[in-house]
Amino acid sequence: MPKESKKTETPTPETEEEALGTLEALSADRRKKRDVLREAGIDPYPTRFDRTATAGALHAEHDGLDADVRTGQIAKMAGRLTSLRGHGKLVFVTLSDVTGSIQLLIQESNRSDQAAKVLEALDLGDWIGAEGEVITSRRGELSLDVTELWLLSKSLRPLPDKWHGLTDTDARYRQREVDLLANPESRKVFDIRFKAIAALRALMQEEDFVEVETPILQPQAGGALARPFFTHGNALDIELSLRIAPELYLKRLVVGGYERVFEIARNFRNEGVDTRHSPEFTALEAYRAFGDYNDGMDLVERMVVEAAKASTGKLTFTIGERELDLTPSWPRRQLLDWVEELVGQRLHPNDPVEKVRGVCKEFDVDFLPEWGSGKLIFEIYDTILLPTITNPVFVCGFPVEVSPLARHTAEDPTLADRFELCIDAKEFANGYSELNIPEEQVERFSGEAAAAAKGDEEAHPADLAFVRALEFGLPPTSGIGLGVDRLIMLLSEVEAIRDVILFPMMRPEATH
RNA sequence: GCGCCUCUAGCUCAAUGGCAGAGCAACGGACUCUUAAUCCGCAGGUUUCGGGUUCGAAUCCCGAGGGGCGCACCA
Repeated sequence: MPKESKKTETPTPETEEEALGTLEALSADRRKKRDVLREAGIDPYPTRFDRTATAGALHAEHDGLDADVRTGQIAKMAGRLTSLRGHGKLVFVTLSDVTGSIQLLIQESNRSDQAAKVLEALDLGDWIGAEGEVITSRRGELSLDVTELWLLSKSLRPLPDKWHGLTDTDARYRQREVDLLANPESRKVFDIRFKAIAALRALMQEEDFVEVETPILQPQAGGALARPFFTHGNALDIELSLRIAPELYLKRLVVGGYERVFEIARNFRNEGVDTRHSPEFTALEAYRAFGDYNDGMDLVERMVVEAAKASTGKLTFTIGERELDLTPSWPRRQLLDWVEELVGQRLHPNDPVEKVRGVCKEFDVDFLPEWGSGKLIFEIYDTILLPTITNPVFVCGFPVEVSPLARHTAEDPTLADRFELCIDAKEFANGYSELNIPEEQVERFSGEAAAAAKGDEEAHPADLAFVRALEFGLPPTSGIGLGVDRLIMLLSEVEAIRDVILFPMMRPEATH
């Protein structure tokens, strides 16, 4: 037989013995243990298990007991076997469930015959069920004195190192399930994530916002300035974009009479991947009739503070070397005032473009020739002002030129009633008094079309269905968008957006 | 897209041009209070892949692939 073709065959018993310790052998060994149970008439994949207690509940009830105490309470528990320490006739096992972990104490003198057989077949990582009396060990650890033991499902693959866990970032992202079961810190990040999102929902409901769902597949992606993903709809034979923001549809719902709506929206932007950007990310957008952008700031501040308290119980965070304090209330500063402090002269969207370009050159801010003064000022904000920000601050009053969907201020038609919430040198939220004057919206879209004609790939496309909706009347409305992933990064004190996304976008795997 | 770094046993890491190693996990054994248990024994490798230089390559060179970081774009 040619040597090359041997690889693809399933391993024969001989090769298993030869290669004891390889992945195939480790897996074969676990399979064999499972099959031994089957032969003994024990089902290694029972269809259900009725547990009577969780680790968390038992700890809550019994922590603080003296050592060597028997409670008389019988509990049935289920979870993953995460540690096993044998002492001959006595075996200690750590069983981990969703609430925490508890020690199983398995004594030869107390366990059933079936429990003995199951114990013999166990490996790290197996799902198990156990029944026994709740006791404390001689060292005082709360334990189950096991009489019955069940295998609930076998892990046919070995777990990562119990002490170091899984550190390879590639493997952690691609096999998040392994990351979660092996690395408690990783699990903690996602616990924070989903608690924070639940808290945001609760707050929005308390404020009488209705949670809605708007299209992800859209004939034309709008509501933000970004490059979309495209796909094809077979039924209608049309090109579709994945949404870059839910904004336009949410405002149409306000036109329709939903005075307070929000959506926790997965958005898709066909752009770069780095520590703070993911092509697929989550934003919470909310729209409230009869409010303006000041109401938006109030709301955002409450959202972030509530999410922080609910998920972590604190308001101060350490990311790398940076200390951040979210204690309200946060300063609200005018963009133009702040820029003036930084560059030493007053800039305004009405200024001749040459003047603003001069400042850009002086401060090494890159720009494109087609940009107007408003966009240039925004760029100065983005590249030299934003990086100086640590604690939360609302930056207010952005140029209309970079805010095609926002109302201009009462005093100045070149500035928008718009804010951005900045924390730790990143934009966390954006909000404004919504532009609700149809003719003006049409004008803004024309301006964007002109930019697109000059080659701006991220110009906002004119959305005539949206304009038609505005013609039915959008009440004065306050809109906000909060970057949920970035909020979670802050709350869980991690530096990479991929650490807060369960399954971040990766190149397909070559092998499994 | 460009630059830099990285890839060794299932996992975590050594070996800097000279016999591919350790810890954990596994396997065999001892042990009724451990908790990164301990002790004895045993096994586990196409050093990501493909070329090249060399008496000799995990190591140096070229190319490919995966991943990370920085820049650019963006929130």
